[in-house]
Amino acid sequence: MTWRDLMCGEVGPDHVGRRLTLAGWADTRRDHGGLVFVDLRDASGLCQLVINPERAAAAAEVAHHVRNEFVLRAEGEVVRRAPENVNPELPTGEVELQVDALEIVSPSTPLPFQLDEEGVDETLRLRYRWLDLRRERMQRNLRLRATLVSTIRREMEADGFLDIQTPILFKPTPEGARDFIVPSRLQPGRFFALPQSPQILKQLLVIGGFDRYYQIAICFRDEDLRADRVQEITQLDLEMAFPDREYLFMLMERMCAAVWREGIGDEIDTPFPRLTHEEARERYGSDKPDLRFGLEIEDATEATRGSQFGVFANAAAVRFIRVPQAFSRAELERLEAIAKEWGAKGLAYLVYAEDGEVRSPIAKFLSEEELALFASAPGSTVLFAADEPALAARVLGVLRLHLGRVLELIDEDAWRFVWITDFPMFEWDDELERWKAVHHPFTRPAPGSEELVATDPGAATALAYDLVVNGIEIGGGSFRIHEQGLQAQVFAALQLSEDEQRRKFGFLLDALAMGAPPHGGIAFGIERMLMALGREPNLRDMIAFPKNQAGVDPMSGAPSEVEEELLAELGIELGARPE
RNA sequence: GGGGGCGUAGUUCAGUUGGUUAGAACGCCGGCCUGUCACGCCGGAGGUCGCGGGUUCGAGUCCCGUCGCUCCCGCCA
Repeated sequence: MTWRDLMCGEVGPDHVGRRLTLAGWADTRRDHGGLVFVDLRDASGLCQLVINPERAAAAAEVAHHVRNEFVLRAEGEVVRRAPENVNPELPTGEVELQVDALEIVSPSTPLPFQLDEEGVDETLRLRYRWLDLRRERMQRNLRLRATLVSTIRREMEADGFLDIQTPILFKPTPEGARDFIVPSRLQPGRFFALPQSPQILKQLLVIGGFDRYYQIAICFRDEDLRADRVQEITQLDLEMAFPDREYLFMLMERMCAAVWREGIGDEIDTPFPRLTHEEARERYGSDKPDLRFGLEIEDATEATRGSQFGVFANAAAVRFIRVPQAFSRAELERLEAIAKEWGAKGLAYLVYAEDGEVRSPIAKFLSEEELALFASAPGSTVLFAADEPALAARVLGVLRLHLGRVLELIDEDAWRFVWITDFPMFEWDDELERWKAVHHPFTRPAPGSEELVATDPGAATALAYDLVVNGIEIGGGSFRIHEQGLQAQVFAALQLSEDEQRRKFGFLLDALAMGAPPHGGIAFGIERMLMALGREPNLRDMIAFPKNQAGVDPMSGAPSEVEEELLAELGIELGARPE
């Protein structure tokens, strides 16, 4: 700093008696007619200015005209406040600046919204983002983001990972999300795509001799948006040669521990527990389980095989959760509505009332043995899902999450990390009537699953893993295929003809045939990590200039139309808009 | 593509069973005020109740349509 001696938030008792110049925004003004107080705010915090007309008449005259968010420069002397005037709420509350000269550096029109108001319409906030960014919450979020990125870089570089940038203009990749397309002027009629991830490029970097790569990479996906999904995301992307899963997990756990410590000062427990994909589905009905509360799903398929209750006897799976609350009729109906939304045909239940009575339309069909299995404490309810295993798990998983929130079973201070491992290689796509890669087509089958790729794709397990914290998926990765033949088999299982394989992925297949070492890696969603870390429900609040749910930037108006001459140059003609 | 919620002053919201002049707080404008810190007090301006249509003697309120935002499902290898 040249002309400015200290930041507002740094002024303290040590500076009493010093003459200072401070600059910042008028956070609030309290005009007593004679005395005027102004809370001056800069990036570091607040400092109270006192303008006394007896000491500085000209400054007082200026002060009367100050309004919210004017930029001010104030010169004066740091004085200790009288004991009764100390503000314990303010870090600088023991002192204040006795102003001699005050200048309005830059005035402001009346604001479209108050900076200290919560719940302001998001469109308005985004339209005037420069104001929104001055709010304490956005300042905190973006500073947290910077801390996270620098911590990640430090951790990765400490282990010898090399930061290499990959192109933003690359080749459209089928098989994944919808691509953002960029027309090529020099090659009319041909298009680049913005990368959905540097996946293939990072594999090629390892094959190219950079045995430990990382990048803070921006990835683009042209899909519909959500509170936790935007089109333009930032990832920690990394890849290594001769990967070892234990080493990779340890490294990522260490990275997370550093990020949580540097970011918010929390110590997290490592190593993280692990669940296989199958366990996660069975016990929590989700592949990103929130482990901050119990309410685990239990299985009664065997025990009810010969049940007198036909629904149980005939179902492929009978699963249940024990909820620590005796629900009323109306509450059960609401829960049933949720279950039906997710495909259940109904919701069977056993209510164990406080008085010890069991209220249930199905109890009379159940045997002593069955009732003994489900028996729960007074003041609880057992909820059942009897259906195909996947559907039963999904329904109870949704109910579990819902009830965890509604009954406030979630420990809001907890950080529950968990690795999810052993994902399946493929899942059947009903619409396309073919197998789809659960992770991506370059994922390595687990030892013993290689044969299944061709013979029984649905049974093949992948060397893939996700990292989940508090029910938020923050990272995912896999070991990759480094053999040309195996890669071609996986492509074939995804019904890519040899011709398509060559056209779309020929360069990768060629690379795999020229001394490709085993390799693997992982990618972390930076904004997802920040959501978890900052306990923010909306990913857009972790981004400086996000687009809204319609994919529009209310500030600049992007995306916008372009000049026809430009389109002509690109050989593009606008036809009828698609419905 | 589908479903839910919301849309009233610059902002955040209230607005009864359909009823005569649509309110509050903050902000803004004017005035008073020398120890406040969300300063206080007095006064004032500010509204196409998203838009269009309908029902009605009468619509912010009811109905239909439409637009916008938001949350969710689909989708997101």
